[in-house]
Amino acid sequence: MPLAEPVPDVRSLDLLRSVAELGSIRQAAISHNISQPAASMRLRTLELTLDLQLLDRSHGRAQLTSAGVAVVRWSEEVLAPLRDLLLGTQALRAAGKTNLRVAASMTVAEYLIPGWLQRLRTAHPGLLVSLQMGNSQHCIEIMTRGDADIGFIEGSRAPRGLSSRVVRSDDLVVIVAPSHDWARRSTPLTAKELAVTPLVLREVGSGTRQVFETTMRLRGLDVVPLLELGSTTALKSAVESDAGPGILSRLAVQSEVRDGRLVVVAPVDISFDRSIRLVWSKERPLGVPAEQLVRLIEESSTRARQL
Amino acid sequence: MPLAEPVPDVRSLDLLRSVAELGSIRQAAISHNISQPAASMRLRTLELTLDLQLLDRSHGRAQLTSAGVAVVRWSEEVLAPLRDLLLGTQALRAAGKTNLRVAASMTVAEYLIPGWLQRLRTAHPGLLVSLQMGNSQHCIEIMTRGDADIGFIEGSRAPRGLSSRVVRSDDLVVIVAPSHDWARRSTPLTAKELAVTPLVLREVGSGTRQVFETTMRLRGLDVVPLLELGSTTALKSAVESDAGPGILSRLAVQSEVRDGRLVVVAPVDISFDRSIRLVWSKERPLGVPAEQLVRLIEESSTRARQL
DNA sequence: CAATGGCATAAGGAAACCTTATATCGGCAT
DNA sequence: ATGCCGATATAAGGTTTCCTTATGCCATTG
Repeated sequence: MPLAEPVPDVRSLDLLRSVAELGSIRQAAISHNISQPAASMRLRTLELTLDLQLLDRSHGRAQLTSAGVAVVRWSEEVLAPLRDLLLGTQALRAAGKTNLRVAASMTVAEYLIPGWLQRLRTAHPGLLVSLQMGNSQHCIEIMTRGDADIGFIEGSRAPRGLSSRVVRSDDLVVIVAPSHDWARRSTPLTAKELAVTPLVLREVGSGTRQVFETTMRLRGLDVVPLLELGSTTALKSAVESDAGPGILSRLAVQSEVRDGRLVVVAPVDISFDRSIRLVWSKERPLGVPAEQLVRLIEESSTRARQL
Repeated sequence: MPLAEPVPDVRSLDLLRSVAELGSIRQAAISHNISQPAASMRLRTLELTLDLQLLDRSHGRAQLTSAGVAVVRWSEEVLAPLRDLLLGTQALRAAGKTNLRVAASMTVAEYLIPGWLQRLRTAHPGLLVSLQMGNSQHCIEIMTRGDADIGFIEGSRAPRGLSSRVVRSDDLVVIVAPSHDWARRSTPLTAKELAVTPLVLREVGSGTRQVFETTMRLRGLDVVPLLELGSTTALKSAVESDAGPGILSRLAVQSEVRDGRLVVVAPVDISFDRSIRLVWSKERPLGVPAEQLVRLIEESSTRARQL
């Protein structure tokens, strides 16, 4: 469903954030390279759009109201992923003249690359990264051709002809709405039960569906679809509104699980591994930029395991 | 720091998302209540802005390229918090004629209210919520006056004259950059060590600073500021660039911790409680809408404890 | 080969936005 | 109290952006 109108301009939200940071409209205008009246007008438009008083101008300098503070905090949750998007698209654009060429599978590119890029940027500002995406097979071909310095793919098995190492664990999980029976069940979920319950699944042909079906079939178990959806988001929405239990990558649901919109139900006797594997050439050693990225990834995954 | 220009329009990102969902520009245009050429032009502008080919128009219907898919996924991370912001501001605006009046402290309003509102909307679409914000003391006054049906404040002690119950745990945590020594320390952190280390702190007068100092002083320990910052974000940035260890609410750092930008170091012999407490009138029982919100909160917090 | 659904282009007009110049207002020091 | 200074609002003018309707082209489909 499209956003509810009217939608505030993100640059105005960013400007408001700068006002909060710098303490005056004037300074905020300067930092955004626009004139002071332009900034003043943008903020006024923002207040009109949201129908809220965000700034108190009655004491010389502009002062944020409590509504203003709240909007700034909420805006930061919007602006951070927007920065990630900008970094990601920049990497997609940068075909040549980069110090580090990365090939990544879709899932990795979606959920992990933006965070890595952002931290890489703060840790090593000079580094220019280019990104190529595709499915895991495609990434392996890119690596074999030598068209990328480093790659990230999903899969429990190492590809032949390339060095590889698991850098991050991931797996498919069963998710339900908090109101679903399974969210409060006392007996553990079994693979057999999963086989006889109609499930909300990704479409046939997707990597997620394939891993799930293959693993189940290996155990001689069937899969009964309740709904087949073409996108991760659509699937999450369906499960949130309690259509039934769904299957998705743990990476894809981590934020919803964190704030309680979705609940993970762990089956006791089956698991669906989709670990993330770092891939590099057997002939050439990793370059310095690649090493820096790897170190960064390992720092965070080490901690993630301990939490 | 302001966003890197050029910034794509969020409504265009939302439109692209609809194209992915509905399979054609035309349908997406209809769902956004604009003409098909307007949609076509917006998407073209988006492609120009990002300098990426997002759609393949060479086969009749528009088909997303791999870059297009990636942009859609990244956009969803932007659009979800933007929806939260819209819901939040809507609640701030809705002064009268609502079924549920909520009073919340700043921290609760920032980090918890948007998620609750979104889930409330899907679970009970008819419910109109209004929100009043302030510090915990202010919220208690609002509740005492009967100007709100239900309130959320921070603090380990129950306010007098009102019924209350802890619905969510929160506490202050010590955070460091992943590259900081403490992220890999083998010996546990002690309160005494915390007292002699210069720390990145919120400014004097903030709730965070107050809880931290009071708890430390009760143990006869001092606090040495290395940097004093006026916003949560500024503090996080400083700690991320390894200025030193910082002190913040766990709620405020959860997303950064999750993706490894920050690391929590748990002191072994001290804790800084800031639990979230539900508050209601002793005279009037909770109404039906308030009960629905409470049930929703307890569903998610139950699960959060188990994870 | 005709029909259909989908997308792009064109033209015209409305709305949004930015810049420079100027007025107003609050705070602060003398 | 008064005058100065920094900050913000208002005004005017011009450019750019964006939308809608009308129309043409193209691919797929039966």
